[in-house]
Order: sequence, then structure tokens, then C-alpha cells
Amino acid sequence: MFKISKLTDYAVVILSKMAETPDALSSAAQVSELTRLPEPTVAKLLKLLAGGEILSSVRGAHGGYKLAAPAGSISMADIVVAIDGPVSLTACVEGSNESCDFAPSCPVNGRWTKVNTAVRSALENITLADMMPSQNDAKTNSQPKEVRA
Amino acid sequence: MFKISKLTDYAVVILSKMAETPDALSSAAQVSELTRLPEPTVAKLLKLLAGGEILSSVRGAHGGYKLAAPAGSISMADIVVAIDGPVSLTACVEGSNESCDFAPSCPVNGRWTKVNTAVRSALENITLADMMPSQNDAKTNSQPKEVRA
DNA sequence: TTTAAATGGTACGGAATTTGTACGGTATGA
DNA sequence: TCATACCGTACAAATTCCGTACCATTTAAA
Repeated sequence: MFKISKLTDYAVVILSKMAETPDALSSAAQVSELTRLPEPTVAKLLKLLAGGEILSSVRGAHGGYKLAAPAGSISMADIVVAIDGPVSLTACVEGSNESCDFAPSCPVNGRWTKVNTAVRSALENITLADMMPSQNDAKTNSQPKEVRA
Repeated sequence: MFKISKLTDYAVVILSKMAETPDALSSAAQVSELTRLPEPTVAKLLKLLAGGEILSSVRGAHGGYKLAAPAGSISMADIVVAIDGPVSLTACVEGSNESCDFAPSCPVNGRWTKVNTAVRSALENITLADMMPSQNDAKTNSQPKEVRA
């Protein structure tokens, strides 16, 4: 169904929460508490996000994670790449010369690059700030709007 | 990895081949021959594509499939939808009110719609014709370029 | 009228991927 | 030195995807 992985979905939830307090260090346990997501999974995601340089980490006692950049500077493409790896829609794109046995007779030989680029730029044009309720009006501890029961 | 399903990839190969002879009826066996893809898989894809009204079908002996519209009018979004179903990146988009237990406290409650729309429109702006080598110069029976043995 | 060709629909087993968890290692503040 | 918390790797379970098979339906030709 052309869907984003569940882990990436979680990652956005986590980052969105953390963006509410951009300067505070949060441990995996704390983030798990805030988001109600299982702690091992949260820890794994935080590691991946730190690896992708979306979060900066501090090791040792009283360490933790925090955003490495303001929410408006983190694109969805960044997040997807950090969690799921590079955005490559098929095996037939540059960088992965896999076992495409019949490459010579393949009529779409590398045409996917176009789609790839289009999707990627779509993801690059949406930032973490766009995914948040309303970061603009500095309401740090905004309650969810309770749209429906 | 945010990748398109392999079947969708195959579908594009198939459609691209069929677009070379837009008026001819092709049977599953013939398409399988042309594309070197296994026949059962080809048959399945042709069925799906016909269901999505991308191909028109003629039943009975000497029946087959052909494009229901010119290649320039078939978008990648159409193809993806026909094979993989509607483009919904997460469960949290309109139309699928699944068991998101903690929807009220979810900080990205429906924000994915934005990403969804962006990706979808990216796919809508690329047509099958864009995926083909050069349909413009009317070379109906172009031989593959035999790039490598 | 019978037969063969070809699509239409459904169902299912195996394979690949994703997901969630666990464990030991390393760094750092108290 | 000890407790805290990140780092890296590995692994089992669950889910999803892929490929195939089977039978029904339709239609042209013998």
C-alpha cells in the first residue's frame, strides 16, 4: 500500500513531543513515558535518530537526547532516511546495482529515478514543524484539541 | 526503505511494453513472453490493472488486454492504486479509523494527511509516457538496445 | 453444438521484511 | 566505585508480500 513504516510513524510522534521542549535532555525512559510507546522501541528509535543526526545525544549519567536542529529545519525526508534508510523506490535506481537479471531488455531501465526524485522532494518540503499542532504560538504544554471522543 | 512494491514495478514494465502497440490485444501469455516475467504473475497483474480501469479487457477466445487510455494519460498514481490499493502512508489518515488507541493524545493526529497529499500529487504528475524510453518518435517495434550480454 | 482459448475471481503456502525485545559494552556524573 | 544512560549487535515473532494454483465464465472457431 505504499505506506511509511510504523517505526517512522512512531519517530514522528517522538520528535514532535521532544520539539515541545527543544533544550531539555530527555532519556529514553522519559520519552517512553510521554508517548506511551514501549521503552525498548523508543530506545531503538532514539538511537537511529541520533545516528541520522536528527538528535544529539549525551552519554553517561543524566545524559539523554535533544533535537539537533529546530523543528522547522528537520524535513520528513531526513526522518525517513534515518529510520528506513535511503529513499529508493525500486532496486533499479542508482546506487544499488542488484541482481536485475534482464536489465538490458527492461524498458523502464532507470526511469524510476524520476518518480524517486519527485517523492523525495515532496518529503523534503514538509518539516517536523508542519507535523505539529501549532508550534508557532509558543504554547509549550499545549493540550490536544480533543477533536473527537 | 519506503519502496514501491515489486509487483508495481512489474506492472510498469508490462504497461510500458503494451504501450508500444496501443491498439493490439495482448494475452497474458504474450505479455509474459515479451517481458520475460512469469506468466501467473503477469496474469494476476493484468487482472488487477483491468480492475483499475487502466487496461480494457476482452474475454473469450482471441481476447486479451489493451491500454484503456494513451500512455500520457495514465499516471503513476493510477498504477499504484490499481496494484497496491489507495495511497495511505499510515493508519492515521482519513478513511481508515483503525485501532489507534491513544488518538486524543497523539500530537500528530492526522498531520500525515499533508505528507500523504504531497506524495500522491507527486505520483499524479508522472505519467506512463514519462517512464518510457521515447514514445515520441513512433518507433513501434523498437528493439532493446542490447546494452550488455 | 462442441471445443479451445482466454479472462475473472478466490484462496493459499512460502518467503521476505518488519517489528519488538534482549543482552552486553561503554561513557560519565555522583 | 557505582549507578545511570547511551551504543551496538543479534535474534525471535509477527506481519506482509509474492508467486502460484484452481475453478468459473465468456466467446470465437471448428
